[in-house]
Amino acid sequence: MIKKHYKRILVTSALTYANGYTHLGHIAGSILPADMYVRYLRLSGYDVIYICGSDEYGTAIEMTSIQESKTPQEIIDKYHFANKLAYEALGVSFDIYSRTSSEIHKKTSQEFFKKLYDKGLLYLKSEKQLYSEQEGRFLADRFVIGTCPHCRYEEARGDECESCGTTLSPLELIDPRSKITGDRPVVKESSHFYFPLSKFQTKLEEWMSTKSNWKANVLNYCKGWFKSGLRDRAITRDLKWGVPVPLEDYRDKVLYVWFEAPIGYISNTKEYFASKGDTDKWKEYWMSSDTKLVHFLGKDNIVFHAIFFPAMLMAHGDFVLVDNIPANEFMNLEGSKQSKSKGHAIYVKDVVEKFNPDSIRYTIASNMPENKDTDFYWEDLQARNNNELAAILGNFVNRTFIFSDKYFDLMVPPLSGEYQPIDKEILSKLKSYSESIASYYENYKFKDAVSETMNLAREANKYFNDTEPWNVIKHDKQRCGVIINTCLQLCYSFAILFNPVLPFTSMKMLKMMNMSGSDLKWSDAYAVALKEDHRLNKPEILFSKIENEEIKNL
RNA sequence: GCCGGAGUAGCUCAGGUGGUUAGAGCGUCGGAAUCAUAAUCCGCAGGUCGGGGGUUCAAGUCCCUCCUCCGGUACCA
Repeated sequence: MIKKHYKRILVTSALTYANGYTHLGHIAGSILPADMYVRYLRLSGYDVIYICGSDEYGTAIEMTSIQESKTPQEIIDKYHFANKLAYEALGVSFDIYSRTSSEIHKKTSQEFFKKLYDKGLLYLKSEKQLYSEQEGRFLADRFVIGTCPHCRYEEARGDECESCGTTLSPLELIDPRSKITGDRPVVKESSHFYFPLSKFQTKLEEWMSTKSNWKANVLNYCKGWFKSGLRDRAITRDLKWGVPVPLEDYRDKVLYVWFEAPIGYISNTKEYFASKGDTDKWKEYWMSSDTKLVHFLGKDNIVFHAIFFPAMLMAHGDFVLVDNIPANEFMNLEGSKQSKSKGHAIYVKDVVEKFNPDSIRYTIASNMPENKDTDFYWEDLQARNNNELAAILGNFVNRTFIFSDKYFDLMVPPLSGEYQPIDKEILSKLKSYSESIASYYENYKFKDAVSETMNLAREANKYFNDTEPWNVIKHDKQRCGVIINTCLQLCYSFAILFNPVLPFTSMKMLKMMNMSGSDLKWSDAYAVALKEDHRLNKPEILFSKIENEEIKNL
């Protein structure tokens, strides 16, 4: 059980960077586990909100806009709305999916900065940087290329030489030039505000030492950073595209994306409650110690959520710190990593047009990269859909409904007479499975949760086989009624237990059962929820088979 | 280079603090059943756990070393 002292749960998925279409890697890493988690929590009656959005500022978007000859605003509009729609099509149940280009975010992140500034925590430091006079901008390290001073590789990046692996500074490069325009930059001084991360190391380590339930990879990763000593970090940039620094003398600078973006979780929470007409309610979620804050994300941004953002919040002082970071590894595609630039990725917007979104969700959840990188295979989608969703779950619901139609006129048959041991056994399994599945969800074990749920569907099929209603109907209709009643209760349970991973199918099943989907409760999964003589609707096929031709050439 | 993670049946993956014959699903093969989208249920076979070395009565699990892959490496996010 979730610890009692938490009154509400605040769940975030890593903001999606709005310079590309969201792909299955994002879903597997930070979106689907969070969505399943919040769907489970809602069913169990917890007070939970689920926050996400687009991350829309920073160097990379400015560069994309130059490359595509568009304005940054055009870039983020294109991807923000496309990704928002894609998530909806996949059934992701954000309470809000907003954007960091919003006014409310600008205000919130500026206030955050100002508070740290007023507390005297920030300091200015001047540094030499490369400046392109042609482009009128300072160049970010990785947007400078030049010759590596160690191995003479001519295309080395300003932050690292990909040829010899040496960590570089752009000023070390021989013959540096802008990656975008090829312009030869000049060295120029610029001052930036620094966040004193080093001062927070002890506090962070103490805080993290209480997090023994965190995943080992997250804790070890942070220990590595602590071991080498945290360094202060520049939190402003010389960019045009970003949240302006809220100080008169520094209007030409913007806040560093990784300072401002996580504040987006707060801004979006504000926006959510403001839209509901309750302007101050966000404070309950962000400023009460009885809020459980959970960040879902991929391994690539552990450091920002486990170290940098918590340090910012500590510095600010008013906010709750994260309770857990169930970071996932990556989901690759057919053996190699997904990459936008190489065109090797499955975009959500494309895949939801071709296949049942629940089949996609189920396939990803079943192979979620909880412990190590995993691979998505089209053949796996086909196999999961055909052999599990259609053959086990779909078939059980179908055979139950067809039978109810044929022999009981689509009415829930009465429970006349006593349950036999075999009935009691499946009903008690229903309870124990519901509990173990719940425990898996609460402990972020989504793969286990899903496979356990499917195992229960296998048990249901076994019950149907073992009780042989097709034989019993010939000589004992009352007994057969008890069996089919039980099977129908199981169908209702599946609508609840599968809801976190198969939300669309869950609703379809409830419609077939002529039951409301608005007040589903986890605990009803092991109650006798369907009344005798309750009228059912005509059955529909839940999952159609995916044929070989459909996954060829994908 | 440095820090962290991973390498387990044909395939995809599980395997706190070392301990009986290393697990699951899929696939394969065999059987039962025929209400059901030829859908179900039962069973057999199949790995010595990336390579090498070590500690131990006992190692997939701890230590050393090597190889391969992934993430981070503080101005990409």
